[in-house]
Order: sequence, then structure tokens, then C-alpha cells
Amino acid sequence: MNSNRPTLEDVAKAAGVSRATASRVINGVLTVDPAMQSKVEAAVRTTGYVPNTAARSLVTRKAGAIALVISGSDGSAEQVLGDPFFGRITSGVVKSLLPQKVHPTLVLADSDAARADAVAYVRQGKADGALLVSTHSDDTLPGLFVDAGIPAVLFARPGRDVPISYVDLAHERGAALAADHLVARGCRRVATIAGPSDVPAAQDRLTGFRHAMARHGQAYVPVAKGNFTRESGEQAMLELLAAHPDLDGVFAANDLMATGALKILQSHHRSIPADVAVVGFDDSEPAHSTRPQLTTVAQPVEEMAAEMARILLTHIEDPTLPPTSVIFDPHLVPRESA
Amino acid sequence: MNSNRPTLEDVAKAAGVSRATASRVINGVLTVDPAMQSKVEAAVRTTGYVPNTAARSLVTRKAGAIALVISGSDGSAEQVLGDPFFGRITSGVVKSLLPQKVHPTLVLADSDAARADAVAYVRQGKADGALLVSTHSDDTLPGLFVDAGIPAVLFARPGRDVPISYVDLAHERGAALAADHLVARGCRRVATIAGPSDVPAAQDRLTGFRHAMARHGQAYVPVAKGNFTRESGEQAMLELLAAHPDLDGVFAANDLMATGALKILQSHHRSIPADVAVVGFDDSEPAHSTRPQLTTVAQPVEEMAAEMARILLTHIEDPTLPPTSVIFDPHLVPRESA
DNA sequence: TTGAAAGCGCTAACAT
DNA sequence: ATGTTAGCGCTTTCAA
Repeated sequence: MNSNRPTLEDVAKAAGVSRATASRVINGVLTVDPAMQSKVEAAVRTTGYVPNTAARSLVTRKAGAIALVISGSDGSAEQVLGDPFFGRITSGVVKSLLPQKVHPTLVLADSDAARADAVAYVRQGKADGALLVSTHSDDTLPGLFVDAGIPAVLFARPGRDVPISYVDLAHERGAALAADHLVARGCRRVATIAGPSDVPAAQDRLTGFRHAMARHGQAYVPVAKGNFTRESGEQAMLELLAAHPDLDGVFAANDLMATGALKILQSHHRSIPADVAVVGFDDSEPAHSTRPQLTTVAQPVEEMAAEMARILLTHIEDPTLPPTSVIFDPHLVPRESA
Repeated sequence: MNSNRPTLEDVAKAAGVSRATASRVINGVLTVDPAMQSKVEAAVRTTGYVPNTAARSLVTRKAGAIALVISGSDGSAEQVLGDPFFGRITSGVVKSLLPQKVHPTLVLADSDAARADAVAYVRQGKADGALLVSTHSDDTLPGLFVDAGIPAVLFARPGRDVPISYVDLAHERGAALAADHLVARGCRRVATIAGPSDVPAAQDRLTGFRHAMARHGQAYVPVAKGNFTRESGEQAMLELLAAHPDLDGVFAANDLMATGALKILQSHHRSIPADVAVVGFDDSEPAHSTRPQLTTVAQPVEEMAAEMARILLTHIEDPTLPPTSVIFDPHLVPRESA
């Protein structure tokens, strides 16, 4: 339709220079006479020239774009998108990419076919690298990207042993923060609601919590397992309460399960935090909505996401760089529940 | 680096045909001898060929990609990303685009410079069209895209009078649903917490609610204005309670404000819904987290987003199509608060 | 039905 | 410091 969009040729003609010089000015090459430079700049303005990315990519072999790949088991990616946690990742990524004017393309990879497509997407030259958001430890996606030789960075340590860069949280330390807080406020019979065992982060939180409680002298920590949903938190709390009616503190591996626990405790007439103190993990939206508001462990998601993007950019620039990892520290957000 | 990625030339050579024929097979042109066709397909497989998008785009003048532009006043886009509502939009868009193998690129446009960049992004040929998520009625973004002749579809009716396609919700009907429900459960002194006046949807909800209450005989509806945040909901509820301590029903223009209202009502020892019934809008995550759970008006966000993407695709295919609008119906989700 | 050849708009040697 | 020129990998007339 717009066959009359101005090309570099037009700009060059209008400025009375060669295409090469026009290109140099546009790409900020400094070895250009200031006079011609301003001539070209003027021509760009009058013609309304905008460089054609396809043509540029064809010769530079760079897309100037990256993919944000959401992995997950079949159909689960949709659920990931609905999670505010993902919004925070996106926000961090976008913000960090903004200055370089690169924008992330969202690619869902929640089936084997979709995972193959995601790799193909990058190999087509639509992106120079990929940001991988994957939770399950048996995810094959990181391996696919590594095998294809595509620059990629993971959000969270890879489940399988794959040579890939990643950012992550010191989950054990976060859990320890929760333990310390519960003990400090006087809790002596503490239990925990753990996340799924196929999520490394969940395992780390569990181990971290156990170790910290051991340091405080509580050798045994009752555990009930959930799957990060509110309902599973309720179920787990029910189990815990049945087995240990005298417990006085609970650490849930995420906020959603913590809200479930809260509901059960309240319906069993436990006063929070007087009878039972509750600590969650993530500092997500639900943590604010409960009454009492949830004391929780916060992770700097935006910063982590921004760092992830930064790492990817350096690896795109120099693909020979070895895999890097950056681990962030969590902090406790004391509110009302503990 | 990967100078040895196979090209169409390689495939043609391996199949013993011309580049043109190989291209035809790959693009599914039917006028090809079945024998050569399978030869080419085999060659594609053995060489591991993947078409280069840049080269293809250069000649076809299509990117095969679209932009998902998040607009907003300065810096507010970040906040939009954190909103689960946006996640649902994304999810709907992605799902609807999946079959066509096009993936949305996230572009933030929360400053004048960023808005100009967003337009430039498409004009560079990186996308064939744009999905615009914009809330404020004075947003200049839709106009910019229309002026640039770029196919674009809005989520929500444009504030300014711009000839552009959009999908939207029948907000007045949603508000009427809330009014009907409150009246049906016996509320007689009903107030509302409205959203910002520069958000058309907020205005529609307010008008819709007023009209419906008028139909039910309540001529005057006390209004306190918020800005869609929980805190503003608390503030508004405080005002309402001060002026009308005997109110027995509240409709908040979104769930977040409703949760704020809930908190205030509870701290003022109103039992929900016995003393005061509360209805929210959006059916978002916070609606589940409150105790009691929030009765709210739900919109089919994913469907709306999917339709928005579908419309964009048709307009990309035929740019001469006139602007289309599709309005969706909300429904009430009765839970515990009303 | 197939192949030859002409570009799409741009960058990057290379030569000047 | 500038211009000339040769492609980047692909689609698409145009002939055969």
C-alpha cells in the first residue's frame, strides 16, 4: 500500500550525497563531515524517513529484538500470564530494555509443538535471543535453546543441569528470614506448607526453612505439601491442624497458600497472629487483601527481570561469554499476620 | 557467527531444483509437481532449513508480527503491567494469535517520546499493525496510529473521537446488574465509589448505576470518587460513611476499590453483607482474596482481547475496511459480599 | 510446471 | 571523508 515510503536512496538524493553517507549519518558513524551530516539530518526530517528494519536485519544479521518465552506444561502458560508475578517480570524486562529501544515479543511455549516453534521463532531471525520464564524443573525448553546455540537467560535456576545463564532468588535465605521472624516473635511449634517438589524454588524454601528452624533448636518441622494454589493451602492447613492442633506458627511457600491457611485458621477460631503467626512468600497482591494483612518474604522481581534482560544483551553481543548467574536477596515485609 | 545457516539456495541445490521452485513448495503454492515437492520437503528436513524472516519481509513488505502497545500517562504503563487485568488481555491476545503463529511484541507508550517510538516501531516494518491498550480518554495514541495509517484496534472505546476499531464492554449494563442485585437483596440506601472521570469506562459505570437505581426508585445516589486503587477505595468509603452512616449497599467501580471499601466497613463494625452489601467490578484476583469474597461484575476479558486481535488481522489483510466495534456483555458473579 | 533474473532497502568492504 | 559496489536471502514477474 505504502509503496511511497521514503528509502535511504530518497534521503541521499534529497541531501545530495551518496547512500553510503546517508547510512553513516543515520547510524551515527562519526567520520562524517558536519556539513553533510546536517544536510542528511534535514533530508531525513523533510522526507519523513524511517529505516526499514527488514533490510537492515538482512545485512546485519541481527533482529534488534528479543523473545520473552513463557514455558510451562500443557496449557499452563495461560495461567502464568494471569499471574501478577509475570506482570512484574514483564515490567522489569520492558523497563530495562527501553533505553536500547528493543521490545520483547511474547512467545508461549506450553506444549512440545509450541516449544519447537519458540526455537524456530528465534532461528528465523525474529529475535537475537530469548528470555525464558519457566518453572517446572523437567522443562525441556532451556535445553532446546542451548542446543540451538541461541543466547538465552532463565528466570530461576534450571531444573535440569543445563549450561545456561540465569537469575534467581536466594530462596533458602528467604525461608530463613521467615523462620527467624517466627522464632523472634516467640513461636515454638512451627510448621510449614511447602510447594510442589518439581519446582526447585519450592524445594529451596523448604530446606532453607528447615535448616533455619534447626539452628533455632526446633529439630523437626511438620510439613504439608501444596501446589501453590489457595485451595491447596487450605487443604494443607487442615492437615497440619489435625496433626498438630497446638502449632503456633506457619510458613507457607507462597502467599496464595498462606491466604488459604489464614482462612482455615480463622474458621478454626485461631486468632492471627496471637494464637498462630503466619508468614507467606512473594509479597504478591493477595498479601494485601487478607485481614490481617500477610507478613511475607519479598523478592525484587523487577530488578531480577531487568538483570536477566541485561545479561541477555551482553550474551547477544558476545555469544562466547560463559553462562552467568546472579542471585538476589529477599527481604521480609512485616505486616499483621506475624 | 552462524554464517552456515542453510539458505533457500542450499535447499534448492540439495533438492536439485531452482530456488524459485523451492520457494514455491515452502510457501505452499499448489502448482508444483508432487515429485519435486517431496524432494524439496526432504531437502528442507535434511538441511534443517528455516526461512529468514528479514529477507522475506523485505520483499513481501509484511512483518507477520503485531505490536501490543500499552499506553498511559507518564510512567503509568508499568502499573498497567502489574495489573492482572492486563495479563488476561495478553492471554486472550496470545491465544487468538497462536494458530496464525504471530506473536505480539510488547511496546510501552507512557510518554510522548515513547508514543512516537511506538508509531515508529510499526513504521519501521517491525509490525503490520497494533493492538492498543489505553485507558485515559485524552490519550493521543489512537490518533497517532490513525494518522499514520497503521491498522490498529483499541481495547475500550477511544476517549477522543477517532475513527478506529475497538472492542469494549457494555459498562452501563454491568453497573445495572450490580444495582439490580443490590436492590433485589433489599438494599434501599445505596452509594457508589466511582472511578476517575477521565476514564470513559468509569463514567459509563457511574451513569449506568445511577440510571438503574433511578429505575428502582432511588433518585439520588451518593458518589465518592476514587482512582481505582485500594487506598482510594478506602478513602472514598470513609467519606461515604461519614456523610451517610446508614447506607446499606455500595457499588465500587472496580474490585480493588471494593476491597478498600470492605476493609473500612469492617473496621467500622459493619457486617458484610448483613449491614452493608458490597459489589465490585472486574472479577479480578482480589475479589477472591477478601473475606467475605466479593460479589462482582465480570467481563469476558480474554474473549474481548481475542476478538480485538481477530479484528486487527482482518484489517491488516484489508486496510480499506471501515472501523469496527464489538461490544461484550458483562455478567454478575454472586459471591459472599452481596 | 519450472527456471532465470530482477530487485526489496540496507550496510560494509573497498577504493578513492 | 566520501562514493561505488557487492551482496544479505527471499519472492515474484517473466519466459520458456
